Amino acid sequence: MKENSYQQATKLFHILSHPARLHILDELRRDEACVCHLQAVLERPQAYVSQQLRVLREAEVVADRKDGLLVYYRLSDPQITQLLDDVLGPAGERTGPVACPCPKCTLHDS
Amino acid sequence: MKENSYQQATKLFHILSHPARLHILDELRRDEACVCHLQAVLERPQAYVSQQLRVLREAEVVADRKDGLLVYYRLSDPQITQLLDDVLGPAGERTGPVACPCPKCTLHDS
DNA sequence: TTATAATATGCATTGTATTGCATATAGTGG
DNA sequence: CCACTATATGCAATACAATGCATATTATAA
Repeated sequence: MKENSYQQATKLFHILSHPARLHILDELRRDEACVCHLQAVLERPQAYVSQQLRVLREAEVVADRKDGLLVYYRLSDPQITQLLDDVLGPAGERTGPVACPCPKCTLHDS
Repeated sequence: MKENSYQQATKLFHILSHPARLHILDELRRDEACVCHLQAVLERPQAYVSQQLRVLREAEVVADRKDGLLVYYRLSDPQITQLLDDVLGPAGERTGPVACPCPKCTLHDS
């Protein structure tokens, strides 16, 4: 039934209709990133970022990978990339260093 | 500023995160349609359909054209078509006749 | 095993969208 | 001008999501 695909699409769009979540996804579109990185980029409390990540994770819009204490998030589906490209244009370059202590960021920022 | 484009995209996604509105847009993707047609397809009260159309209209996702008593709606931007294609797949064919009194429908259904 | 850093979860409050329904407006024909 | 049809609007009740904050969990190292 078609009603069902409307329901599904509705859920997806709902997940995307949130500025902080879009910001996160826009970051992840460039490269996977740990929570501390996203926290630095969004300039929001850690708990807030984690909550948004949970929403994204439960909707299977992002996937996560644990490495020691850090958790790296990435986009889980090319469809999401497509949608982001449609509304935000192609992904830009990463701009400037980020105050994030994780090895990945530290490497880039040196 | 990028925050701004997140805000914009958020608004658009919010408009799309609604099953009845998606159903309407899916119909319009095939062809423009009058309110009575959408009313018949959605099987919802006229006032309900009009309310959703208002949301879509105010967001400039659809445009309208008046012809006598009837008002025909259509998608106003190819970007919307693109997004619908991304999540719903390509537009299907119109299925079967619809109990709608407007000339356009009456013609098709004969 | 304790201290600490990174991340996750639970919950209460507030804000905002959805829906139903009554009613208003705008064309058309007599 | 009046009745009728198609469409639009206003408003109140309800439901739902967003946010902030306190606290829990997990991993690491000393």
